[in-house]
Amino acid sequence: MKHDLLLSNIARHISLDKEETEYFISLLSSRTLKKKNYLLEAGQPCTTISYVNEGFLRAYYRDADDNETTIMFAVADWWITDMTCFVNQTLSITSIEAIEDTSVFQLTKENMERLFIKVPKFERFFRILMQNSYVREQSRVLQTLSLPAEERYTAFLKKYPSIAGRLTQKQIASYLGITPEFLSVIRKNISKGNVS
Amino acid sequence: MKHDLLLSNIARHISLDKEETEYFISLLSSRTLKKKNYLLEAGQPCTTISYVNEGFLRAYYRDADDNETTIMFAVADWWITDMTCFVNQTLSITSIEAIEDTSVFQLTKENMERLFIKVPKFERFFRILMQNSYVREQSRVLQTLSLPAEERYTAFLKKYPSIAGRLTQKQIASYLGITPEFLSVIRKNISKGNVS
DNA sequence: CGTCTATTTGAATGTACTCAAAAGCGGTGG
DNA sequence: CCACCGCTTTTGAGTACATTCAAATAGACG
Repeated sequence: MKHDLLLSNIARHISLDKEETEYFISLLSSRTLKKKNYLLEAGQPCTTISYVNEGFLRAYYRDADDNETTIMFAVADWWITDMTCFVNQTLSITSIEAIEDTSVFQLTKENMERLFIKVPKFERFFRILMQNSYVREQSRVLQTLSLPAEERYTAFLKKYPSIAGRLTQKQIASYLGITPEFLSVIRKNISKGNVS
Repeated sequence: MKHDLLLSNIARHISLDKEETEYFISLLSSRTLKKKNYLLEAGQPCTTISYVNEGFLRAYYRDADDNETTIMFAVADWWITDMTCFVNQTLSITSIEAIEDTSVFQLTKENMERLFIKVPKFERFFRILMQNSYVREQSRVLQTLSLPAEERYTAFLKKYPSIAGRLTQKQIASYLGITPEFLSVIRKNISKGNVS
């Protein structure tokens, strides 16, 4: 019931029997967040990886001048953590906030290792997850380096049409690496150009 | 002998017995490339992932206006492929050229799947490899979006000091997403600032 | 209704690019 | 070994893209 979405996410890559499924679920904890609350704050240790069951999260980095850069968004059926901190067991440099009321299932690093020992198939699952994440980030690097802001914006709208509608322009701008003022100008230019 | 460097790379994450090692090696093929030759050209299918035993490779994307963006460099002990194309079995959009005489060991996608079936430990190995690649790319996205070109350049020198010395400024510029002319200006500014 | 934040607009500025020309450097053939 | 060729690097002028700052407007939420 409660874990249906998560289990179908996993079933896309590996098959679990009843016992494995139950063991996996026993390692999870649930957490709910009201809008504007934090799943993780910069400076804290990041001991878990989270699966979004419902809601909307944003991971961002805030630099010394208070400029925010959005690292990723996560809607339902997405996995999210500060991977750098999760892997290296360091303190987080990013924050993850709920931009809508959200519920997640969390797996700690320790439980993940237990899971790998008891159900090695999960190595495959997370390999595929990491592989897809790598491909996504690499294509984002390429776009960021080779496309001007306007094309990055239209590419973003095209790639994530449903996500874009749930974001403010400020949030989109911080993901594209531009100022909200400039995104406003871009949108004006686009709407001018599109008048037929 | 021949595979020592590769086997020690793998041994950093998983332990193999003699039989597993031999099976793994039996799945590999070798390839050598003279400087300026291509491991992979845009438009070709990318069926293998390569481990650099010796030499220096550069993966890049060339856009419609002939601008090149360097996706990654790979020196000895690094793995490289066009991961997008390797995973999705599509035609490559990137090219990989040897910028020094290079020798690699290659694993095809089919052999990789055989390896996963016969020696599931390799799922773990590649999970860790993908995970590290993801972390690296994500931090590159963050730097690209939040730092000006001069700071990206100094960060690059600091992170990869030995690699930087083997590259032309044009190659570094294409990795940083700036023009060679502008990198030249940046270097002049830095050397002025550093006069004591 | 009032307050707070997001968005728009514009002027001034800064960062990075384009184009062009000159200088430097490395490799190759005679 | 030297001379030449092609490519890289430097330099500069002009331009384009994007930011900063400020102020006005619009929206969202209690």
